[in-house]
Amino acid sequence: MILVVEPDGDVPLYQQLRDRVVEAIAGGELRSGDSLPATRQLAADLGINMHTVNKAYDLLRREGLIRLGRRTGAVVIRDAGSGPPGDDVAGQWETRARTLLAEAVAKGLPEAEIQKRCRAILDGFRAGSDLESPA
Amino acid sequence: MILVVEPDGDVPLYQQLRDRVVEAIAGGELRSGDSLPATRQLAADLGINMHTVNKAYDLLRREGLIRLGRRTGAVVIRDAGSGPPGDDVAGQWETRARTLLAEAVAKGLPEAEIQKRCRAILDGFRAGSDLESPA
DNA sequence: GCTAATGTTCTAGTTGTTATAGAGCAAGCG
DNA sequence: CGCTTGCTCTATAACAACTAGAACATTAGC
Repeated sequence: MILVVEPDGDVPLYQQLRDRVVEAIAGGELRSGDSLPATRQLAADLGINMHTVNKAYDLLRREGLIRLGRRTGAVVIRDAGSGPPGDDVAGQWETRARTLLAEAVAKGLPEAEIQKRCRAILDGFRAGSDLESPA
Repeated sequence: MILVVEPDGDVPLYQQLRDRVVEAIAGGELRSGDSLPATRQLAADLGINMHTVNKAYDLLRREGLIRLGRRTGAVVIRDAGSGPPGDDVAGQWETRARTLLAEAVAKGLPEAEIQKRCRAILDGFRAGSDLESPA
């Protein structure tokens, strides 16, 4: 599990960190029960502040993806294999998806290519999960 | 063309404004050649500051979706019917799409439902375009 | 029970973003 | 010309982002 962030990017560090963890969960690199690095440890590895890591972990906790324990550290409690999501998770997600898809359409990406790229991304996630869980 | 923004939301006003215009272009409510309200006018209508509208318009201009003229105002220059997008537009878009799709997967939305919702959104855009351009 | 590791909370300061406000300049159409 | 409109400038207040240091609370492991 290698995390990389860009300090000079236009996306806040804590958001980048959160995004990388979410992508790792989707891709199967992180599964329910896996532990994340300790806040101080990860902050030292990335050369950033402990509080920034703390904020990213807190985001993930509020999204229901990890559990934070005093001594146990951060542990993944939800992955693609977990049950269905909570009530309005799908609805809120769709609202954001609409904006992103609208941008692609407005800028002239053909609908067929948009669908193709979405499918390719999803296939990539599933391929990762299958690789690391050859049930 | 009715624009609505939420002053107390967690998304910045200028970003909301930009998103609404992008969605309107994707949905066919705004087409290449259509004019947007003047900055002072729209600001007054929405009860927000002129500079906030200005920032949204500047974003759209830098994205290549509208043209800004001294006397002509803001005019849409790109829609779903325009040619293919610039060079790395698709690549940058896919990066953001990966993060959004990863979130849906990680939170347990079945891949089939994700695809279904994406398709429904895209169909909604196309339906709007067809309605208002019954070529 | 003690220890050490870990999340949690607190204060504090710096920098950048968001939004407001007012004033004025510059271009271009009629 | 003159009016509308985009555009720029300065300024201010509030909030977000990041860093920094310190201390507290819990708990697994010894």
